[in-house]
Amino acid sequence: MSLASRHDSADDSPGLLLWQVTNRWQAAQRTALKPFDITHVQFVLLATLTYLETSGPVTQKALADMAATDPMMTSQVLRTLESRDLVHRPPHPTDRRARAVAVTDAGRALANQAVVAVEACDASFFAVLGDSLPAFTGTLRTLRTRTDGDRPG
Amino acid sequence: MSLASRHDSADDSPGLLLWQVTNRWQAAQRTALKPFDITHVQFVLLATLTYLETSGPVTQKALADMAATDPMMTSQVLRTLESRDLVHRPPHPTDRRARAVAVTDAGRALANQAVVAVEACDASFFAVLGDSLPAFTGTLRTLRTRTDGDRPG
DNA sequence: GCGAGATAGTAAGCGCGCATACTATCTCGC
DNA sequence: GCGAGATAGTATGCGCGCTTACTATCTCGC
Repeated sequence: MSLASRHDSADDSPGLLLWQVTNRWQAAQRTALKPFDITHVQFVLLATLTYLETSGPVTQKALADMAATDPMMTSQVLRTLESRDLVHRPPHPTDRRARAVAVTDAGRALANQAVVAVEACDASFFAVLGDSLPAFTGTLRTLRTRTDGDRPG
Repeated sequence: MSLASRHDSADDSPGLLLWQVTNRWQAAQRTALKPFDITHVQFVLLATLTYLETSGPVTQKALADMAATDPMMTSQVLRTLESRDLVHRPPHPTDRRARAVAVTDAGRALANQAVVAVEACDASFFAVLGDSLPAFTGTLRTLRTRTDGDRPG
């Protein structure tokens, strides 16, 4: 069985489609966030942190777990955000290994503005699905849950 | 409206789900392709090229269009594949700007082995969807088609 | 206490994905 | 021919996503 039989126009498998659609979604997010000069990941961490920090000190690991991002990448992105004074990372009050990440006033303001653009972008991107959006979201949730076993629990 | 209202467990929007599921799919692909020591993108280009080259000389641009990959990235990945003797890139016979990319025997052999692992990986990843896989694929295709306007046509 | 293992974070490096800028060549109007 | 614009490809740089290796600190059994 050769490779050729798999292709009609280089876009058959659900995995390839998933990849291509996600690339386009990220491009849309990039466009929407351009006025704020932050990336999609930077926005997600900023927004998640804004939500999390209402209930006490947040470590980088806790933030990475909540946002489902890689801890190493999270560390790097937070340092980038810190260099722009959107977050600060003082020592954690009780764990000297950790840092208590917190969003600054500027970071909170930027996040609250950016979230409007991001939600509009998302709504526009998925508008074509209409009533089938909930089913699509449910399917994605199933896929994410099903493959949770890969993660360190 | 604050950011906090958007979150139940940092995973509400379809876009975020899409992103997370794609990351997990890529991780699965990475694992499946590890024995062959190539990445997902390298495999896709190799497989697409294997399919395309049966009908004449293939430029890097044509390959990038077919695989829906970025031309700059495609150029870089092809040079990586060339350094491993999986493809070669002689001058194009009629267009002196271009190269006639072709897969080597080693590249073709590797692709034909890897495609089995990739297909098994895909089948396993999406197995949980059962009968709803066609609907999911159709939805993805809709999203990709709907956002085609962003691309240079 | 105290030593072994677990955990939070950093450092360095690789490949993808994209943006900008550039060279070389092709194409088309004249 | 020949000059203007389009096109194929490369170079450079940045941020994501992950891997491996490392330090500092915490936790738990003894």
